[in-house]
Amino acid sequence: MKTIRSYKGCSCRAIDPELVESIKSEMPEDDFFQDISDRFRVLADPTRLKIVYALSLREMCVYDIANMLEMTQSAVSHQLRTLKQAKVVSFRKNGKMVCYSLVKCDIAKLFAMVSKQLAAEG
Amino acid sequence: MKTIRSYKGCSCRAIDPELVESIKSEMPEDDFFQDISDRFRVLADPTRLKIVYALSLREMCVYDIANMLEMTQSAVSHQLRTLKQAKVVSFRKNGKMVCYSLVKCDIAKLFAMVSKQLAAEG
DNA sequence: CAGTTATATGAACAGGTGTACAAACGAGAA
DNA sequence: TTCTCGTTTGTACACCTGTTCATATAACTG
Repeated sequence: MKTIRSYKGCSCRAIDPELVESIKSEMPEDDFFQDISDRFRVLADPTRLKIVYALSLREMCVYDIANMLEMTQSAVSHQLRTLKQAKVVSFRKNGKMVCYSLVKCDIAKLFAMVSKQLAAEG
Repeated sequence: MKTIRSYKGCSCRAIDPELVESIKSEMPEDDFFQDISDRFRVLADPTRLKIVYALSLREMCVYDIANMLEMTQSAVSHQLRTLKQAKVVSFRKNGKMVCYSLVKCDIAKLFAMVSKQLAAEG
């Protein structure tokens, strides 16, 4: 991300094709934006955020989480699958149970960052 | 976000209601998670990320953006509306044109942060 | 005034997402 | 083995989202 440069209006419909091309050439590939948006989407759901928050407090099994959130165990399992695929959580088998914990990654930092922003705004 | 504490299995179906309550009591209100997920959702779309990126380079009008992204002006306008409501972008009227620019806020930092993470992972 | 240009808005549609229900799986217990 | 418990998975459905098309608005031009 570079700094903002001044820009003197636009010719719009009769825009200079070379200018458009120059801007386009500065843009990363589509995959780049897709990957980043995918990463943000993981945290774009209240249920998943609750799970992430709870797991930041303590390791928990699926049924615990379901009870805490007053949700179906199935729904929680589906969301854990999403978080697992995104490598936000990891798990450890313990007999019949599966204990989930938060992978110490920057996603947790993202959460904390936005949460702090929100608090600052009031 | 507190640090992870060890947790010795769960009693699951016969879980101690007081334990569940104690975890619940440590959880913020629903609105908290809703607000944060809303904020992440704004960046959970490739098109909006492209716009944010482009506007970090230079101020642009709607038609410029549409040309650059090879998208309908209407589609771009709809997305700019979303970004405007989220206070990620601001605008300045210039005759018929409306020039959009990036509000210098932490959302741009989030973008940079995730983008950096992604690059580090390769 | 009418006509054009830049943008915004509303409706409709396809595709995606989160949840509940039901069934299946896997590991212990009897 | 059969049973139960914790979890996973498949399906269905309601809801949400992003785009397109068509129309509306707002500002400049002649």
